[in-house]
Amino acid sequence: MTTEKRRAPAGAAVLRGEITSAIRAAVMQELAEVGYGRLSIEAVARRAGVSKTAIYRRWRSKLDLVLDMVSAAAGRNLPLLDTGSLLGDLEILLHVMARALRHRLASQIIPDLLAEAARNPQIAEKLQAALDDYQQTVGRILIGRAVERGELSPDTDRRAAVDLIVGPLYWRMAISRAPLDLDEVPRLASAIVAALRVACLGPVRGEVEV
Amino acid sequence: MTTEKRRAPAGAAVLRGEITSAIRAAVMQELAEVGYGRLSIEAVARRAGVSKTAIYRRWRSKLDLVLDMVSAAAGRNLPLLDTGSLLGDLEILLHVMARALRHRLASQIIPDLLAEAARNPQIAEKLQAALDDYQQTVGRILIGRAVERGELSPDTDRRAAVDLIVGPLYWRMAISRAPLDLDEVPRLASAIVAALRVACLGPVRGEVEV
DNA sequence: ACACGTCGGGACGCAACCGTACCGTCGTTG
DNA sequence: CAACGACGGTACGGTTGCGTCCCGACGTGT
Repeated sequence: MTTEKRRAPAGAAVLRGEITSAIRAAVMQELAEVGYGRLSIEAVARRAGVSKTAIYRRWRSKLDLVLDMVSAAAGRNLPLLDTGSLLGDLEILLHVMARALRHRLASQIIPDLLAEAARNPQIAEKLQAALDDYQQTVGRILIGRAVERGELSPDTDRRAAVDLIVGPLYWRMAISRAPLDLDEVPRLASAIVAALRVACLGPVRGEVEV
Repeated sequence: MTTEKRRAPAGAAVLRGEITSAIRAAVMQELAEVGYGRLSIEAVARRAGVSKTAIYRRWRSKLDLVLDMVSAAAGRNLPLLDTGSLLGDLEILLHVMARALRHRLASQIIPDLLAEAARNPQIAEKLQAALDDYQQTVGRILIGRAVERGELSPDTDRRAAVDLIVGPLYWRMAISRAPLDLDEVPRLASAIVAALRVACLGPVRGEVEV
């Protein structure tokens, strides 16, 4: 089944890793600067100091290229170590998110790709996979632990919980783009804990005892 | 100072409103379909059934065109009527937001423009103005009222409060794009109220009584 | 009734980018 | 050490979009 006649590429006939890296870096830069919509192979090649052919040899198209980058980036998952309390876990998670979103590249590329996902099924699929994975991790690990500890009700809606956890910080850093002092994270974390406690109680009016 | 010699345009020599509307609608459609980055005047003209000249007569450039649309859309502000309680006000606000983000056009265009704002100063300015206005309205009116009623501490951080209010719903509907039943809004509202109550207390560890 | 002046539309030159074909180069393999 | 074969780069035709110019059409004001 495998091709026997051809011998494996060797010597000069093997992809040079340095060039591949240069392309990857250039794609990130270009993606941040002009967005996916206006991303052009020529510009990437220019910026990387590389010929277009070098790019087309590695990826079939612009879409392939970006999808590959997304997969690579989505691969590195958060460890989400256990601190013993929901509040502690949350603080760590938010810190990691905040540090990630502080980088210009990340805070420009992520919203752009998310917006693009709304109209490009392939990107949406890859991105949703990464997102779902992330959300499930957060939901299962973080919320799951809290439920085991008795900090949250077992019938907490995981999806709603994720919204409460991720939403405010994402809005602040990626949409509103207002500066966020890392000192504010603990306060945000405790606010979210309060919200999570209430979220599982259902739409109650008036005050409820805890 | 004003030009006296020329008489005002009249008759056939006046912009036809129907065509202007057609262009506006086409821009929205196109913006949702391909995004700002790939928005082309030619495509807009094609979709509107209009010549390019008709567009250039009205707006100087693509940027002008979109900026004008943003201004127009940002003009219509939320009434934010007073229900007598923070929870009630919140429910209304979230309902309005949810209904707005349910529209395909809105949920595609808004994230796209927000992402574009990260790299286009002109769009950023216009959008930030609208956003700041919105956030200030929410902050002042909604939070301000709650403070007056004694529902929240006077030294509540308005900006952090807005993050907590807007973030979760925006994340859910515009980013995660998971379906949201309007029935879930009250629960979300009460969760946010709980978060707001805690947010002004500072980074407290351990449990606090409610 | 006529002249005015902007209307909308088609055509044009220019620039950018796509994807491919072809070129000489170079390290390994037999 | 010679030949292999993919390497990276340049050049090319085709496509798309920008912004402008010129055209006949047309409704109002004199």
